[in-house]
Amino acid sequence: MARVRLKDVAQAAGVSDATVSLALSGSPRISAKTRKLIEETALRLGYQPNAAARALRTEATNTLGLIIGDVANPFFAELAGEVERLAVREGYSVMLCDSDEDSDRQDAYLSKMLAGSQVDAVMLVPTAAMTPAIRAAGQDARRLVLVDRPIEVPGRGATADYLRSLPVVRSDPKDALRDAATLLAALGHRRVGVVAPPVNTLIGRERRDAIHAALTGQGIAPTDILVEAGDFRQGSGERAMEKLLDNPDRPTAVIAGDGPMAIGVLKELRRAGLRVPTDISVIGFDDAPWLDLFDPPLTTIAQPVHQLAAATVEAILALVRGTKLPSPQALQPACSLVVRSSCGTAPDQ
Amino acid sequence: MARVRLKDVAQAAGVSDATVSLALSGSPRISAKTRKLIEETALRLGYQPNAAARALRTEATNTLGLIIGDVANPFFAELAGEVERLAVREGYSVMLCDSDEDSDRQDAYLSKMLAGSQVDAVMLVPTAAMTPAIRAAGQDARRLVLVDRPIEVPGRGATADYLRSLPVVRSDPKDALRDAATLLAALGHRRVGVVAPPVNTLIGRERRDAIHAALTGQGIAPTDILVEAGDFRQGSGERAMEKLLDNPDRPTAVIAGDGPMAIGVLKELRRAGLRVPTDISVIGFDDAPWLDLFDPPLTTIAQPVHQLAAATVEAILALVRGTKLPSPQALQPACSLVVRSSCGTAPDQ
DNA sequence: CTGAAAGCGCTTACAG
DNA sequence: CTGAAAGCGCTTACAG
Repeated sequence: MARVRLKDVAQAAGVSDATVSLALSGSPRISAKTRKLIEETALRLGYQPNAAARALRTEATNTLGLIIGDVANPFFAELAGEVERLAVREGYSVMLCDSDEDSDRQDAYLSKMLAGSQVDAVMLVPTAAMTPAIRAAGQDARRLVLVDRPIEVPGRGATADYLRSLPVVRSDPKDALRDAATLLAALGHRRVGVVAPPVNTLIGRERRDAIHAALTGQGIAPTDILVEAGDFRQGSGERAMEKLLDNPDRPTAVIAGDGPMAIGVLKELRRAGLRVPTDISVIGFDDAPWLDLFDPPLTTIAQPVHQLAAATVEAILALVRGTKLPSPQALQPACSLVVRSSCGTAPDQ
Repeated sequence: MARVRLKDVAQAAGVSDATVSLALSGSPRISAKTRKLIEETALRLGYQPNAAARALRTEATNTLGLIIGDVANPFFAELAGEVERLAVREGYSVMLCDSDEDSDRQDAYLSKMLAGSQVDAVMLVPTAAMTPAIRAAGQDARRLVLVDRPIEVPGRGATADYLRSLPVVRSDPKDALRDAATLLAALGHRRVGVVAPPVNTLIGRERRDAIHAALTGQGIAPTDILVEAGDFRQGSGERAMEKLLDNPDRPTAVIAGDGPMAIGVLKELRRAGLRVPTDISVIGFDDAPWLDLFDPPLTTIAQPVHQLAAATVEAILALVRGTKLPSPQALQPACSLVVRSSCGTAPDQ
């Protein structure tokens, strides 16, 4: 059976195409009687508007793009699920892309979706700093919201200004970090390892600075904060932890920069035969329903996934509809420290 | 800056629209020289074809739909990631939807995507049995591949026949289940609990039958196999385990039907104060990088996610391109038992 | 309150 | 080897 088009509905209802279009879009110009007839006919024939035709005509696709770094990371998976759910509630579909933390793949997606008019706007978790496709999006004043990681926009001019004006949605770990540092200090830890996001990214530097501030705020010396950079993936967490352990005066506690790296840290510790928290304390990043089944249950800095998703969708719809952006606070919901059992008293050196 | 259209490229290159279209699609009718000129011009202007216009004209969107039950389930998240990666390699985008295990939501997505020509075909993890939108897809001979869960197609006629002819991609747990039953029997377990998928679904019954067969094959009496149905979610795993524990003669081992339900089982056990595997042995379903960090590391039936994703993409592209479907074996790759430490000797009753 | 007509940006027979 | 023209299925001024 062929697809039923608007024309078929019009014919069956004995009215013109325009009337059907107007009626189905709820225009007040159509009489209640005609509208009812048309709605029933459309339902009976199983009419579903052709998305391509509508998009071509209206220049709006009613679909949003979402580019994340790694779907296998439960944080992104959960975020994507929430974003999708909220977007659908507003009448939008979402096209999900996984950049696999690769700038080139990210750029390919970005230009295909944006310049090719596949979507109305995109929500992007940038892999790193500025890239050609992000710059191009700025040049064409495309709709973009940055999620989870801010980027550094170098230079001046309209493009840079535009890019800098784009909303950035991400969690604020400051309070949670303060709580984490307080916990660690109270437990007697004086030397802390940090498995940080890439140091050549803004987020990497920010995160590192925030951790530094929290730790030094608790009287820990800057020289006693050992930072190893990872790349957001599990393997890098293992390697970073390995390096931290190589240190002659190794840390008695570690803070991981994201979920997969925390897993990597834990795996490396197990491989090295160290017990958590007896030999070393660990604080992870991102929460998950299974973290309390870990041995030991993992203390972690939980991101407010739901609020992040809500702010992201709100921000992108504001861009698309030209309405007001969420407040700066809404764009940056706070993380919280979930205390379980992976932190213990610092072992005597 | 306005979007650059095909017309702009044509004008800049001094040729007609048709020539540009032909050249960029690699038609041999265009001379090498003209093609080169056009390609350079397109690149210089940053031309990206408008997806909607192309879709309207060609009736092909080059995007595929993927409807899963729950992105927060790491198995689906990983599967979605792999599917997307493979699809992109073949020139397709994927639109991801989360039915949240709700038939109505699933149906809304299905008809919007399929009837509305948003995608060329959809990969569907059905929430349950037949639904109106699936039937409609069968009536219109829409392209569909079923993933992870088969459905029962009742009745006769062209629609039913068509639906029954659609490819179904899912893993075969038989061998892994046999290994699991052997392991349990060798450990002295004679009474086994099963937290199964919904019993009113085909997959639920199949899974239960397969477990029965494996267990009885090891000499366990059918009356010693206690089945409690869940709904694929963590909460149902907790409730099912609770019921299993209520049994006066409770099982000494449990097999969970999917990842979230396995988490639920473990949580309920912990709440009940039972130690794994001393008091009770547990076998989960689906693998994840963090399962060996559990207390105790979880023995599980691992699905071949990569092969599943590959078969799914291959099958859907075969449908779209009209080429040959993967072989039945490829559509049903085998699961394997990953032995860790959650199974131990059966406690004396 | 409703209809006829134009046009969104492509692709593809059809001419030449 | 290249161009002029039609048309995919909608929406939206413009008439009436």
